[in-house]
Amino acid sequence: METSHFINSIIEEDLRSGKHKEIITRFPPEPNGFLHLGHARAIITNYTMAKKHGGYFNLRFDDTNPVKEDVSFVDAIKEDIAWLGCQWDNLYYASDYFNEMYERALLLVKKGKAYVDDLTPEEIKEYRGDLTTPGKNSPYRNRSIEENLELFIGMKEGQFPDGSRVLRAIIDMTNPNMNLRDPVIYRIQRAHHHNTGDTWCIYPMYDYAHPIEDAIEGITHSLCSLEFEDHRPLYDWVVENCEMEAVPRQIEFGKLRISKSVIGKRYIKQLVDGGVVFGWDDPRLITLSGLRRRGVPPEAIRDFIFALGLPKSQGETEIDMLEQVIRDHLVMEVPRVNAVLEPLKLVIDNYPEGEVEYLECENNRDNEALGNRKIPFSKYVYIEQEDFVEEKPNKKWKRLALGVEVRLMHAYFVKANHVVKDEQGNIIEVHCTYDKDTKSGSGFDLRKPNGNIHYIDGTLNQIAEFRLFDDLITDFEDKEIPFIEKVNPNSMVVKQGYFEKDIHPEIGDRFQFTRNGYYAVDKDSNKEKLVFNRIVSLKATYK
RNA sequence: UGGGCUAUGGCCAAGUGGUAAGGCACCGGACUUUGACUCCGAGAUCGAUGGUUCGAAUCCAUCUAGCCCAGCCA
Repeated sequence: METSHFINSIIEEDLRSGKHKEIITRFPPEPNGFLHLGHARAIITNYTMAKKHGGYFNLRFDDTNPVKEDVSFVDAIKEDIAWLGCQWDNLYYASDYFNEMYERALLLVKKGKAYVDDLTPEEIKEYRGDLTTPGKNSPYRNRSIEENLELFIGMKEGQFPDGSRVLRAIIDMTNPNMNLRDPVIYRIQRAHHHNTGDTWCIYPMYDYAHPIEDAIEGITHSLCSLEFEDHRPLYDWVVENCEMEAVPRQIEFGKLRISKSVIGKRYIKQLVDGGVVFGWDDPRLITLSGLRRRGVPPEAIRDFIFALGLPKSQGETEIDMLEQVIRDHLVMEVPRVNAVLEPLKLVIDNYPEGEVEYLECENNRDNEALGNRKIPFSKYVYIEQEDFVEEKPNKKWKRLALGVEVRLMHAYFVKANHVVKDEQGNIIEVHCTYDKDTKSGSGFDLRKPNGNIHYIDGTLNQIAEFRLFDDLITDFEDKEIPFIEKVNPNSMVVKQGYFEKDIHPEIGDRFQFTRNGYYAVDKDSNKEKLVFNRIVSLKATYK
C-alpha cells in the first residue's frame, strides 16, 4: 500500500542522512473514551511508518489527568488497535514516567526555568492577556530558586490544597504564541490515579509531559494533529530545557473529517450518554467498535486511510468513499446469498403442491473458491414487495409486473397473472405461472426475461431481523440547533423478513444479500432469530 | 485587528520550473441469471491579482477565504 506522504518523506530523509538508524513511533491515546475513525488514521500512520522502516511502534496511554480518565477504556482501546491489525511492540503508560517528570521539573526550577505561581486560575487567565494583548508577568515570577524549590517540593508533598498553586515554565509572557506565555506545567490535584493510586497529588500537564514521554521512549517522530502546531515550540523547549538525551521531532498532520457523520469524542459521548444510540459500539457510530459491530472489515479501514493520504489540508471526505472501499473488500470475499426484507407472497399456480426442488447455486459467481450450495424452491415463495408492481411503469422496469416474465434467480422464469388484495387494497399475493423449460442451468435461451429477481422459499426459510442504517445526524449546517436535536429519527430502520434456511452463521459473519447489500450478523442474534446489520448497500443505479 | 496553518475538477488527493496521476461521486456506453461486479468514455489550467522565466500549480509579491490558539484538558 502506498504511503508516500510528506511524513514518509521526512522519515526517509532522516534515515538517509543518518539522523536516525531506526524509526520509533507511538500512539498516545488518553484513556477517556473509545477510539474512532480519526484515531485510526493516527494508529495506522504511526504503525505503518515504524514497520515500513524497520522500527517499532509503542502504545502509550497518556494518563496524566486522573480526574478525566478511567481504566475501563484501556482494554477497549487495546482491543480496537489489535483489531485494526496494528500490534504494538511495547505498551507504556505516561504515568510510568511521573517520577522522571518530577525530577526534570526540579531541574527546571534549579535552572531558574520554572516557578511556583500562587495566582488563582482567574488571575492567571487575566495575566495571560489575549490574542492581541500581550500578557503580564506574574508577581510570583521572580521568586528565588530556593523558594521555588521549597514550594514545588511542598506541592508534591501535599502541603497545599488543590488548585492553590501551580508550577509554571518561565518563557515569555508577551509571546504572540499563547502557549509560550509561562505555561502551567504542574497542577495540584488530589485524585486517585488508575495506575499510581494516591502516590501523587501533583500531575503534569500535557505540554510538559508529552515531550518527556516521547524522549524517554526514544520516539524519533512524534506525530500528532494540526492543532498542536502552536505547541511545537513549547515541545522543543521542554526537550531542550529538561536536557533530554533523545530529541524527538513533532510533526503534525490534518485531522480526518467524514461527511454526514460525527467524529469528535465529545459528540459521540453525548449520543452515548443521551441514550440515543446503543452504546459506543452502535453500528451507526464511526467508532472502531461501532464499525466492527456493523461488520466493516479492518482491512477496508486501512485501505481507506491509505487512500486518503496524509494531508495538512482541512477537507471533509465524503462517506461514499469509505463505503466504496468497504464494497471493494467484500465483493469477492463474502458469499452471495438471499434474503427478503419486505416479503410479498408469490404463488406459482402451475407448480405441484408439496413438491420441493433443490437448486444449484454458486456462493460467489466471481470467486469459485467459495463453493456452491443448494437452495429450495416450491409452489410458494417470497419476493421483495418492491420487485412487483401491477403495471409495468416504463421500459426500464426490470422486475415483475402483471403480464411480465422475470427469472427467479437460480430457478425458473415466472410470469405474473393476477393479484389478490385485502380489504384495504393491499396486494397480499401475486399469482403466476412458471415455465419448466427455463430452469437455470438448462441452457435455455429462447427468451430473455424482463429481469432477474431473487426469492426465499415460502416455508423452507428462517425468519430474520434486518437493521438498516442511515445518517445519524441531519442538518449539519444549522449551527443554531443543538447537536443532540439533529439526530435522524430514521437512522435505524428495522425490517422483519426471511433468510435462507440452511445457512447458520456466527456472529460477525458477513454476506452479500443479492440485489440488496452487505450484511453482518449482529451480536443481538439468538436461537430464535438472526439479526443482521447492513454494512453498506449495493450501489443502485435505479430508484 | 496578534501568532500558526491551509487553499489543485462536486468530494478526497498526486504533483516541488517543462507543459494537470489516481480514487469517490456524477453523466454517457458495453457486458451481465445481482439495475451489483467488470470494462470503455466524458469532465479542472491549479483561491485571486501582479511579477520572474523560453516555459509556473510549482519561484517572488500583494490580496482573499477557511481552520487552529486566550484549560490548573489532551
